[in-house]
Amino acid sequence: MKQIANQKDDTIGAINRHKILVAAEQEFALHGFAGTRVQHIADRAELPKTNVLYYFKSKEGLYLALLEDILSLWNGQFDEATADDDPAQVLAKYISDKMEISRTRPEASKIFALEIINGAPNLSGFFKDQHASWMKDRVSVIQQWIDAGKLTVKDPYYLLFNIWATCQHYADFSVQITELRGKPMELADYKDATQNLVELILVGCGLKVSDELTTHKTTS
Amino acid sequence: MKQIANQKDDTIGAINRHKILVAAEQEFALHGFAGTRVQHIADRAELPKTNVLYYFKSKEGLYLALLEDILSLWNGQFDEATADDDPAQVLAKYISDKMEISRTRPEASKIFALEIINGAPNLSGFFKDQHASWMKDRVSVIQQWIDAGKLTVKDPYYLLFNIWATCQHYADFSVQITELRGKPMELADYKDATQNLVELILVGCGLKVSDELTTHKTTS
DNA sequence: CAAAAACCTGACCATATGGTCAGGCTGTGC
DNA sequence: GCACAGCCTGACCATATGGTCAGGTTTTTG
Repeated sequence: MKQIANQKDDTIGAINRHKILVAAEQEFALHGFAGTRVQHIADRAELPKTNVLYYFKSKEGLYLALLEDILSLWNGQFDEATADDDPAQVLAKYISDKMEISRTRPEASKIFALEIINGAPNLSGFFKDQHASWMKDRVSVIQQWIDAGKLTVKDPYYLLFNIWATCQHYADFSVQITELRGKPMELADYKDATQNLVELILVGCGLKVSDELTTHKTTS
Repeated sequence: MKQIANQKDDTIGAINRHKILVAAEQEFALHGFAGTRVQHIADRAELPKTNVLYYFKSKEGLYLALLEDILSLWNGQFDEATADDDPAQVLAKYISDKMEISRTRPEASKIFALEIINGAPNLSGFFKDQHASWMKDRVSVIQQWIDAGKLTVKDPYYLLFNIWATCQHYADFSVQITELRGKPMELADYKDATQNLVELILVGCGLKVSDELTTHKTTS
């Protein structure tokens, strides 16, 4: 079962808040902030509109609460790697983690994408700072790998951008992908896509691909 | 100067239509369809709102006209390549063409992205069919390269998805990229990014990268 | 130069939508 | 069993916004 907020307790309030967030994620992903109707969120959550406004003071309040939830997804990956670690292992893991998010939380990815495309009007300075600082650290690690001759790629920034781009594409552009493939991406397809992508990136960086790297947890 | 519609003549109508389309592209890219105000488009085009509605029957009509313009950008690239061509050459050209679009027409890319993320509610069946048929052809060519052992990559679909993803990312996520780099992407940065990307993809596909491939027209 | 066509726009309107509020319900601790 | 806090909601409203329209001006055309 999907789990958006940390469902601390089972009070009626917590349950309803959770139902609303789940519904809101669908609606916002599909229609953007401006295009989303509070009424539709309420319908999807099977609650009266007024009740939605009772828990979240306003449409914007609800959106911000949801966004915060989503941003927390971006944490906890690739964070602890150091220059001593094996780049092939670390990058393969990072890519498959990102692909796993695209598979299991496509709406979250879409909402984040919409937010960025529209100029990130709701991303707090705090998040931006935190993100920038994370980036600086990761770039530094990758740069050390490059300096050590472990990667043939030239610029850490572009490498990270390219990884994000490819992984998120499977969530954000799922409609186009389904249309062109003629069928939606199943679990097995994601496994293939991930393996293909890991190989493309690693080989493209001048790394060796060992078999174990392409095997990863894909539990739902 | 930017050129959206084929500015056939210089009648006042054509000029105004053009001004409106340029303004609309900015607004729709920044706020999405639902979030865009006709009044804002008018302000940006320095025309009264009523005048905008005079040329385009409705907000939706304007949006559809703009979308058609944008879709035409997607044509004419990589189209005529055959299995006999050199994959390295063809792919390098395709990637740098796509990057060039991201650099020069970022708003167009964003509007397309918004459209797809939201489930492509306005893309005509005609466009989808045309796109699917283009895809089928291109996949077939790439598959022949794979069968001939020219590419080590396994699946043509994923290769194309990955190329699109990376190229479009530079337009769609420009805000994030600027934020993290601390400065916007200049022409020279695009040149670097393109070269990095071409190498990553080609090497990742098991192709050789010759110097001439990484040199491309970047005229504004 | 006249008539037709294209262009222009201020005043106005119908409607959708986010949000308020007053009053009622429910369940839990004491 | 009552007080109190959290929960609930139908009725209502202010406002923003896409769009209309009638009447005007300018440009083109024969």
